[in-house]
Amino acid sequence: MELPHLKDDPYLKVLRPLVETYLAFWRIDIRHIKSLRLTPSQFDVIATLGDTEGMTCSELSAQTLVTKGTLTGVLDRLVSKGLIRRDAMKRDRRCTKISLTVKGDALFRKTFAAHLAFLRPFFERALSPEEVDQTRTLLLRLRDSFQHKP
Amino acid sequence: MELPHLKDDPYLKVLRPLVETYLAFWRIDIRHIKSLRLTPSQFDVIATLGDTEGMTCSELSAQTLVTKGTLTGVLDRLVSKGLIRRDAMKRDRRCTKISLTVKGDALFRKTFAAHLAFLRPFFERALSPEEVDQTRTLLLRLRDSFQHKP
DNA sequence: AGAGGATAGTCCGCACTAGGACGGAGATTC
DNA sequence: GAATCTCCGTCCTAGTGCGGACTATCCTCT
Repeated sequence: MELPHLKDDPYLKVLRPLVETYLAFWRIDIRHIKSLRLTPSQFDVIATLGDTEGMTCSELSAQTLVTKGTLTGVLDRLVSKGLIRRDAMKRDRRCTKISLTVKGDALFRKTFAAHLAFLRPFFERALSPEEVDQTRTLLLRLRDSFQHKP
Repeated sequence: MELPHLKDDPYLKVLRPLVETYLAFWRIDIRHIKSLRLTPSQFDVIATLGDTEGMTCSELSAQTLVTKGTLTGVLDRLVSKGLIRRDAMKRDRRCTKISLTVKGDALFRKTFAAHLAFLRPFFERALSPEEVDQTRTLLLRLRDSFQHKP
């Protein structure tokens, strides 16, 4: 996004690579997700619900990249695909428990491992194990810098 | 997005940091862009048009992250803000030349340098110059891996 | 108990996203 | 010169995405 003519700046020259790398990853990732006839948000929800007893909308939106406003619609579509269910909670009638249906769980089991196996080679062939550690460390430093106030 | 329980995998453990770092950057970036009363796509277009003689929709969508289908609407809104103009091209009547208006150029000049100056400290305080180079190299390797077929 | 405040999920308006369909317009081929 | 191919920008649909407004519910404090 944006960012021209600054390749020369000693610091900002990580900016483009960061954006481009993420985007390149994203394009690969989304291609695989689409082959499951899901959207990224839908996949995100299914993957988050997998191997859990279910959770509320708020918990779900905290653990995924889907905000609660958007979540309503995403869940509607997943319900109509028969992949998740909404159940009222006894204790707190404000909350709804979202969980995978049998069909949703089957999809999760079948595709999640496959998705990771699909992604793995891209990392494996680019970096050695030591470089993975290096990259991880450097990226986390950058992340923390962005997460704490200027 | 997605990606649970794989922190242990020696390769995939860069995945989360990559996603999180990009997202952390993105949240900072978007906050600053919003203060200009622009959306990310609109900023992308303005920044790309800045310091050029203008370009066609196709060129614009190739150089930004906005696809041509989306571009129509984005340009409509920028026209109604008085920041860009659409002119017919003599040579090829299929094309439209998109360029900044005087007002758009003024916005570009005023905000672009400020935007970079705003982002710079986040990088500067996270990484030393040598680390910047390292990070850049590692990210580019990863990017290339994602850009070439599995 | 009753008032206030916080929280849960839904709904809304506006903007964006990809991809595909469309009609108009150059370019190529015969 | 007509058929065809390809490109250009627009429009369409379905699905996000955000933030704010709204209702119902719970919780807390007096």
